[in-house]
Formats: sequence, C-alpha cells, structure tokens
Amino acid sequence: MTTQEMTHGTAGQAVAGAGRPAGRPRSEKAEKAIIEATLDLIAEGMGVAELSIEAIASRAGVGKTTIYRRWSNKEDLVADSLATLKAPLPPVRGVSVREDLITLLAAMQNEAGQDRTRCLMNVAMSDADRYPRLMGRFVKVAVEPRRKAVRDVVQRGVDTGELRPDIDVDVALASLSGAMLWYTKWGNAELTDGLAERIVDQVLSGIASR
Amino acid sequence: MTTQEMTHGTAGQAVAGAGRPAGRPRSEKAEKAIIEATLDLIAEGMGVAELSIEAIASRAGVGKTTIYRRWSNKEDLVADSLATLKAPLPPVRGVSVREDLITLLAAMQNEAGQDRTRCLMNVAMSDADRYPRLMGRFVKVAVEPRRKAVRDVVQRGVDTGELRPDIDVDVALASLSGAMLWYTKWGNAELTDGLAERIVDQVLSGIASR
DNA sequence: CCGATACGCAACGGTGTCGTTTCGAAAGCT
DNA sequence: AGCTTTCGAAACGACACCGTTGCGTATCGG
Repeated sequence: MTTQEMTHGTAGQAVAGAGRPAGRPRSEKAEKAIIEATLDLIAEGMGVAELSIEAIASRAGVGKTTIYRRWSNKEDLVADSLATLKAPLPPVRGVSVREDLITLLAAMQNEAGQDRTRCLMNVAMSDADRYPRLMGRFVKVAVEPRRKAVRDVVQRGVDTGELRPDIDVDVALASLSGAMLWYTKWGNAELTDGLAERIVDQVLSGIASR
Repeated sequence: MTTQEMTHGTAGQAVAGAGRPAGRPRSEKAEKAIIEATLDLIAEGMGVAELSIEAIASRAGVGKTTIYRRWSNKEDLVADSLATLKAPLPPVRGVSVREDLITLLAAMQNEAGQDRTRCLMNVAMSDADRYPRLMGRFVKVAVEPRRKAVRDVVQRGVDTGELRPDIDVDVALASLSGAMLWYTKWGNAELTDGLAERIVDQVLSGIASR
C-alpha cells in the first residue's frame, strides 16, 4: 500500500513491536469493496480522470470519509487498486516453442475480448502519459508478467536451438505480442479463428522468400 | 462537416442556385480556430470526456455561442476535428520491400515520439470503445491510410516474388506495425536506434531455425 | 441605410464533484 | 465501564461546466 503511513502506519507500529492504534480497527472489507468498486468503474470504461470519489464510494457502499481516510488522492487509490490485479497466466506445457507461444497469444487474444481487460488496457495506454506513476504500476503488475512469459519461451527456444541464436529477443516478442495487440484493436474482427497460430507460424518462418 | 446542416446549410443553399443566407456570414477563421484548439487540447493529453467547451472556446479566442451555433454536441465537434487531420505519409521509393517497410516503420516510430501524434493515438485507443463514431472517423483518417501504405508494400512484395506467396498479408502487417506499436509503448526506451530495420529484418527472415 | 445574421463577451440558473466537517452508532482495547 | 477510532450518512461552501440568453458591435445583402 502506498499511503497507509498517512494515518497511523509508521507512528503506531514501527517502534515497539506491539503498537496497535487503539480504537476500532479499519474494516478490511470496506477496503476491499473500495478497491473492487474502483476497478469495476474503470472496467466499465471510465477513464481515470472521470473517476469520481463519490461514484466509487457509492458503488462500494461506503462513506467518502472512509476513502479519504486511506488515500489522500485518486491516483494513489487507483495505483493501489491496480496493484491488486492478479495476472493469471496460462501455464505453458514446455513441449515446443511454437505450441507455447500459441498458448500465450491465444490467452492474450481471449483477454482482449473481455471488457474488463480491454478497458484496463485502454487506461494503460491512454492515461499512461498523464499518470506516469500509474503507468509504472500497471506495467509492473499486468504487462511485465506477460512480457516475461513470452520472453522466457523465446529465450528457451534460443537456448535449445529451436530458434536462431542471433535473433533480437525483444523485437521477437514485440512482433508476437504487438501483432496480437494490433489485430485485436484494428484488424478486421472476422477471421480471428486460429489467429494466434497464424501469427506465431508466420513470425517463426518469416515472410521473405528463401 | 457533420452538423453544418443544423442551421442553414441545406435550407439556404441546396434548392435555388444563389441562396445565401443573408446576414453576416460565418467566420471561416473562427471555425479553424475552434478545430485547432480542440486538436491542441487533445494533443496536450486531454481525453475526450474531459474536453470542455469552455476550454475550447477560451483557447480558440471565441465565444461559446460560436461553437454551439455550429456543433450541437462535443462528439460532433471532435469528429469533425479529427476529420481534418492530414496524414502526411512518407513517400516510398519502391526499390525493395525491405527498404520501403523500414521507411514506413521508421516514420511510425518518429510519429510515436511526438506528443501530438502520441496523444491522438491514446485517444484513439482509449476513447474508441466509448465513442464508436469517433473511432470510425479516426480509423478512417489516421489509421487506415497507414495500414494501407504498409499493406500495399507487402502486397507488392508478394506480387513481385520478394515475399512468399502464401503469407497472410494482414498478419504480416500486424506483425510489423504491431511490433513498432508495442515497442514504442512498452519496450525499453533505450536501444531504439535502427529499430525499424531490426523489426523488418526479423519479420522478413523469421526467427525459427532453418 | 436597413434588416439580418454572426461575432465576442458576460451573465444566468442548474448540476456534479470536490475535500471537509459533523453526527450517532459500531467496534475494538484496557 | 470508559476511551478511542472507524463506520456510513448527510450536509457544507467552493468551484468548474453545462447549455442558454442578452448585449453591443461587426459584416454581409438589398
């Protein structure tokens, strides 16, 4: 958490081992509800700028006070909310690079079709420039794990000789993930069956004549 | 223009040849200023939702009346503004597919580095879901020409035999443009020299071992 | 010159959100 | 019990925009 210290965190707890703040403890449930409401609203297409504390409070069934007590501003709240996002990546079977890449890209395509992920992606791309701290957080919890997953597979392919040793791994990964990103955004929405497979095969084999 | 008809457009002009509305004509300069101000604000990172008519009027040095007289709502204004965007694509020399693709991707990378294009891109990706009409307009004036440029080069390569005849052109184009998009968004910002060249070469030759 | 329209500007009442404050009730500790 | 802190709810004054209207001026055609 970012602004936990704001109220009592360090003061009451850091020095002596058993420093509870005395008084009614903060409701863990309220905190969950607030974060969940925040993510919900974002997932419904709300940009960070339009997110209103009032709407979050109302949606979470919580008083505004309860929010302001924990986060001093919207950005901190959103940052903490993003940080709770889990990244359930599909497991990779590890048999062949081709198969693993298809698995990962297909998962990416699937996620891009869901409203929640889609809107989060939008926020990530659009509000990123305006809220650099948010961007950092989002990249860390959402983009980075996926990038790493693809990167690991590619790197493994290089190590095992399945892929050429002289390739630029970052560019490879950009070609793969970027292709899927592009296609799901602006490609023709039809003909997306077996898209992951087509992308992977074509990036693997190249498009130039031999 | 979308809502020109709102006031006098069709009524005064369509029927008899010489039907001017009588009275002071609308200032072309004001119109330009309004649209320019709108694009400016968007380019400064303003999302469509946060765009305020007041801000636009103020920035354009224009009364709100002058805006409301022409556009009945914000979306129409933004749509018309986007429609005025020119797409100065780099000329392509047509010598080799590789060279042409590098030219186009390098231009894309360059554009992604400019704040104006960057923010417009953000709006395109983020507000697209919320304002489908805007999305359509933007795709038409900004995305489509670029997509077509790359597509034409790829298609030409297929025709001349420079590229394999069995490739999926759309996937190829997604791999190329998508890779650049991905890299400029989330790739490590260093080491972007010769990026276009690296992407093109690697997509052309593929990454799999032979 | 006259009538008509557009111009920039300032003001209107209305709405939504801000961040803060107050309130009575609830929930923990000693 | 008594003390402390948090809870949800409601209200506060402040501000930013909304979309509209009126005002005095500018610019056209007849």
